[in-house]
Amino acid sequence: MDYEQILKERNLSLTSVRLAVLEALEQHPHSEAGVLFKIVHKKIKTTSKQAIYNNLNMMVEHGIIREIKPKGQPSLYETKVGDNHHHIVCRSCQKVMDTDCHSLAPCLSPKISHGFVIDEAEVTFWGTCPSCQKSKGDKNEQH
Amino acid sequence: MDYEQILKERNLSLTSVRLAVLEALEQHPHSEAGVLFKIVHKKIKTTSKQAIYNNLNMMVEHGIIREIKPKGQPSLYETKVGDNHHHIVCRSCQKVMDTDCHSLAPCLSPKISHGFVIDEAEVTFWGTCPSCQKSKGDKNEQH
DNA sequence: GCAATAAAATTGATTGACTCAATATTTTTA
DNA sequence: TAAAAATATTGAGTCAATCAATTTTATTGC
Repeated sequence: MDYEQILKERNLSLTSVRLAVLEALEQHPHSEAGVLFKIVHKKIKTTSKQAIYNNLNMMVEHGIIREIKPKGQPSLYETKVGDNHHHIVCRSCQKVMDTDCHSLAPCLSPKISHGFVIDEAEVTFWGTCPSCQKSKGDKNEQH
Repeated sequence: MDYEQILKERNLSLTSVRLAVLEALEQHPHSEAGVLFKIVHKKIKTTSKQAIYNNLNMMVEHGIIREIKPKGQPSLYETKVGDNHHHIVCRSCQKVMDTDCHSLAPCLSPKISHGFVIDEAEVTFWGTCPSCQKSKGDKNEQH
């Protein structure tokens, strides 16, 4: 994706750190700030963790990236936005995968809205990923 | 609810702190640990925050209570469990309300499960609550 | 292009939720 | 009611994330 254009469209400064964060995030979706810092740091040796946090927060506010926060993990970020996709998280290894919702409408219309004006449905599916299913099976076989 | 019985059924010790946490949580759903500590502390002056955390974590593991973690807030807890209900969070004031899902099945069957075995669908609706809609309107009128 | 201005990056301190570990106390079991 | 097990208390410590002051970088107007 052309992130330079995306930033320009919103009158946001084009900085090396900002572009490096977006590039890192595109290559490593569902990354936390610390991981992104390490990746960006390889390219830009003078960068700081604070710059990563500032940019992530700012770009979330502008809808350029999305933040998810599964229980027990720090905030994770992704460049995939605007498609109302959801996430599957593994209870064992915390791996996160994207998934489209089977049916969009029900997720956007809660039965009782209590007068709230709803603008987003955030869905997290919890379960066990293939490799953790396998290792669990291995454990049982060891008995 | 008879929490003494719920705890006994699971062979968990009946302690004053534990029962006070459950009572506080029933009266104040979607509370965070710090708030629960304050409530319990009024009744049991010698209690500690650590005891609150230990009990919350332990009871979440045993399925007696449920933990939710909306973005930008610490973990919240509730005694309403086992009914797969969802939550609406206000973007302005962070208020949390319960809601039943309009249609349960789609929420439990993501289109692409990537081989995961899904056991829970956690849904958070984001929006603006009635009173924040109102105060937003007030602001606009002041112009 | 280059100075002036605005925005972002760096640095270091600080917050706040939460955990860890050692000791004391309470609860349960025999 | 004594022994064993579970829980509570205390204080230190961790880690993600934020705040604030200064320096650097990017943008704008000439």
